[in-house]
Amino acid sequence: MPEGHTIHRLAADHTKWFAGQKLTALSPQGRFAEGAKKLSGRTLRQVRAHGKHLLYEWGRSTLHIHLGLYGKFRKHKSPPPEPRGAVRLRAIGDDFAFDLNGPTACELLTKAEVSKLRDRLGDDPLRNDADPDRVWKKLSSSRSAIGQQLLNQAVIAGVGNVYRAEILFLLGIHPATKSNTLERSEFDAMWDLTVDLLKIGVKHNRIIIADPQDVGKPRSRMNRTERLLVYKKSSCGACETPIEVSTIGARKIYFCPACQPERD
DNA sequence: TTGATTGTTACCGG
DNA sequence: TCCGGTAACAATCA
Repeated sequence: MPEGHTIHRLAADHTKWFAGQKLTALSPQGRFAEGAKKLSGRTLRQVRAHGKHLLYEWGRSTLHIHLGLYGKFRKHKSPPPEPRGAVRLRAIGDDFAFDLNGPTACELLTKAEVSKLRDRLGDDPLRNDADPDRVWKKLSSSRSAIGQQLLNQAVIAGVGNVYRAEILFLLGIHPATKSNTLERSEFDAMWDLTVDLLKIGVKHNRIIIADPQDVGKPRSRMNRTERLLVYKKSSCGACETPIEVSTIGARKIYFCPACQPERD
């Protein structure tokens, strides 16, 4: 479900709703009981995001949450209703509460563990401390496909399967292109585009690639691909060539063979 | 009921 | 060391 835009939006929202408050933390299903006990009654200072990782600075502890493919927060008004499903963590604030279901990570980290996490993550285009030169160095010294590297969180943190397809389409780059064959100018365009798209995603809490004028008003909130250009599309909006699907990095990649020609 | 999924890690072999 | 492939795990919905 979430790419970097969702995570940064969550960090901002949770900071807004809960920072400065002493929260009641519970683990209704008992799977995070000990950690929740430690957090309960402590003040949440701030929630930060790095790539797809959330770091809750909570009292003197840092709570690390990664939603994985299925993780979900549900927001409630305080007091919250009965928990739905396997709630791993429930936090109750003055006005709002949240439930967390299905994360791949929900754990308290020491300072050392937090910096270890930081060290294994690449630069995050949404963070002020991001350094595109470091990303360029990694890309230009790797022979693996750019479609693979865009999903590699150790290289660039926050891009997921939808953004990688859309970014490569907008730049006209075939996903199998070896990343060390890219020109620096192509990388610069890729970085700038990624920053722009992710920022739009944070603002609207949704991945938006296509210009609204080209697509018209959204017909239904259910149609998730309406603002996309290639991801899960059957034909290219620019040239009508059938969109191809292959697998790179164990995930499906969608691309237009005409607009994104293979290189030598 | 089945299959797919906006993710990640560990492990193995070349 | 680098790189690709595979399995495992999570929860929800069409």
